Amino acid sequence: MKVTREQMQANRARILTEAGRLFREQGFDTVGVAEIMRAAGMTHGGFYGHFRSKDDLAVQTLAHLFAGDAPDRPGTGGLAAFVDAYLAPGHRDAPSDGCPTAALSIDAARHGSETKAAASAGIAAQIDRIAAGLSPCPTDDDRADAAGLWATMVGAIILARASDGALADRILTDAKRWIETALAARAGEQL
Amino acid sequence: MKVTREQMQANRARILTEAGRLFREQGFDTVGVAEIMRAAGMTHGGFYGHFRSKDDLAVQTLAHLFAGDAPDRPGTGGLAAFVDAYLAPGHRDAPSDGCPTAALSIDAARHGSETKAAASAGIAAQIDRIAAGLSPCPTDDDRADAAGLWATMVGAIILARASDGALADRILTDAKRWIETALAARAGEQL
DNA sequence: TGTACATCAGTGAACGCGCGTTCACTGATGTAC
DNA sequence: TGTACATCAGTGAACGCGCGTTCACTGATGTAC
Repeated sequence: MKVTREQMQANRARILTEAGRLFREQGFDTVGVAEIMRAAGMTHGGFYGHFRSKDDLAVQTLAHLFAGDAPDRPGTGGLAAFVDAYLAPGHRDAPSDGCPTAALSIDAARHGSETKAAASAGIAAQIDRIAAGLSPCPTDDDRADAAGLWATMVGAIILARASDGALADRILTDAKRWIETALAARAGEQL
Repeated sequence: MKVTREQMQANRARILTEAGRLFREQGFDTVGVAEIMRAAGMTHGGFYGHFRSKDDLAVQTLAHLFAGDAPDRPGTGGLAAFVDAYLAPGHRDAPSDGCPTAALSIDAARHGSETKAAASAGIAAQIDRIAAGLSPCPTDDDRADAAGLWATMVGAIILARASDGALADRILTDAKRWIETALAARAGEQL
């Protein structure tokens, strides 16, 4: 049964949202088209009216996630608040609502040139955003520091998610301390 | 046809080696049992004489990789040489021979409690090893710094692998600089 | 040391299953008059 | 504004395919004498 044009747009958006959730939780290859469509409240047959293939969905989902506002963005609270919120147990334990880079960058790198390009663009944009948080008018040195800081944050969440028990907590606090040390050294150099 | 007991052990070792290569390259779910056995020079039927299931192989492969000597170990050259070798384009471009944590930690965290436990043990051991590289008699602070350093290294390789063109190179050099800054600050504090 | 035979590692056909994708169909939408 | 009808978004059965796993078989191994 045909649906309204705006209903169709809403359906498409819901497929992208649910794919974003499920892909971040389980990766591209473990989640099936039927499962995504079920989560979006439809049957699998309608999928190909919205996307050319599952691969196409993967690419568009990455673009959608990197354009959205998952907890991978420096907010109004400044850089320190952003680092704190990112390296939090709540974020570690909820990959499906969390940072797409921490959940999907390995998958994206392996899957094909298009998913990799989407991830690459997301990483570049994120480094620029963090650099802007480090300095109102970022230099090349600021961008370099932003890349190092982002690598630490993403690495820490990934390691914490792969760790059991107390180690999973320790990695988050240790990474925060490490970042504070590096940022303090940076501030020291600038004086 | 039956084979020598030592031939059988060699076959089992070859399955683990090839699984280690293929899993690091493509992830657990993309690689099939038949593909692994073909790479090891056998047919798929013999697989279940060596492992209870593909999941069992995943767990044992992780244990094997973390017990091995992939380029994820501080060597005799000291910590600086280790960081340099790890954050090198050669390592970035060859995941199948590279650090198992950078290639498989997201997969291991999602796959089940046993693969996650194997990854967790590998991460804990690595942090201890790096702490030993930071100080001959590591304190809790040394271990905390080691965790931060390891997060930066793993995060940088993962981001570099998901990045295109010049960004893939920049992330490696930026992460090295960031690590040098943090380590210098650490040394400064200790005086 | 040589022979007879039980063992069992590896082979390859076969299994059920779920995957991504296709397609004839349905019925509400939205347009032409 | 009301009616007639072409359009087309979504349905669900069906497709080929490759997956993990099983199993009857083979023939070299290694043991008992």
